[in-house]
Amino acid sequence: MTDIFTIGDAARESGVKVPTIRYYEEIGLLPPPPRTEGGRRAYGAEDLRRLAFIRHARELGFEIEAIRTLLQLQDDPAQPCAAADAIARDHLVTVERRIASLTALRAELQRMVEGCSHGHVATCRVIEILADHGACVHHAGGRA
Amino acid sequence: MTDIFTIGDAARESGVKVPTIRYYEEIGLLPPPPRTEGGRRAYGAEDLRRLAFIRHARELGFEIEAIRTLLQLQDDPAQPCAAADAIARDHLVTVERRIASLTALRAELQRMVEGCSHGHVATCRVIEILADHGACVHHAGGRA
DNA sequence: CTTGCTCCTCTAGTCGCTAGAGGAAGTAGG
DNA sequence: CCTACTTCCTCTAGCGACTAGAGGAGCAAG
Repeated sequence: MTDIFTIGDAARESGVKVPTIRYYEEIGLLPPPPRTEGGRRAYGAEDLRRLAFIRHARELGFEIEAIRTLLQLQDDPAQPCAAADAIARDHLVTVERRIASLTALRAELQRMVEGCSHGHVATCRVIEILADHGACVHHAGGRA
Repeated sequence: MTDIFTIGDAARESGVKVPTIRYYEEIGLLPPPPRTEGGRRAYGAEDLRRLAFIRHARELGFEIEAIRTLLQLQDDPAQPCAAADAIARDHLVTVERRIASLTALRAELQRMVEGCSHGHVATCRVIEILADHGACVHHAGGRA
């Protein structure tokens, strides 16, 4: 129950790399754990849970600052969850926009590679479309 | 025909910001233009075309190194366009992976916000799913 | 006791910009 | 011609979220 874990164990368990764990500690996302006599970090089960939470949230594309807020919410379960809900909703909107933008982009790239004459650059559709924004369907921009 | 443009003109024409143009020069994506007596950059029409090419390619999500290669290809229209085709194809694959990953993520986020009880954090679906990767449908990872 | 792994701290680099300081040059109006 | 304003110049530092490497210490197995 009160097992302790080295930073390497924690990395293996959580899937977060060792330097990244230290980085999370540095920016205050993960509390500094106690140290062994030799000065090594000694994590407990709670730290592993927190790391897993962070990792999962990062996988889902949440920014560090959003995760910081979510972790604070998690630490106080009596709070109303409106804030967490808002963060998730916000992120959902971002993700939807990103999908729309990438889908338009995919169409453009498909047009490019399908139109490629496999000849010389002078007649290459890829280069041509890149050179001439007018020939492009994309237009509906947004970060990819 | 042989109009000259200040860096500000170039920025307005191309939609690339002034410091970004200087940055592109610094990293060798845009050739250093001649200068006026007063030491200001004096661009020509060809530079504007190059900038538009870069901007469009960036909008489409190509990395700087890919654009560097594409520009070299464009500079020599006699070359076979296989390389340009390969870059576009590669990028298409990346984009498709990203779309797939984001689509899975969207489903996950929708599940989160729909399941939110709008009560307290203790019963919040958002927090719960983030804390427990097992409760997650996502799994098929990849960078968002 | 030595080999080899993991751990420690620290600094610097990645990518593609963006922001700001501090100063010179160009332009429009009086 | 003088002033005010804008644009330009160079330079350095910062962003987010890590990643890489140097140089050294601890620790477990053979």
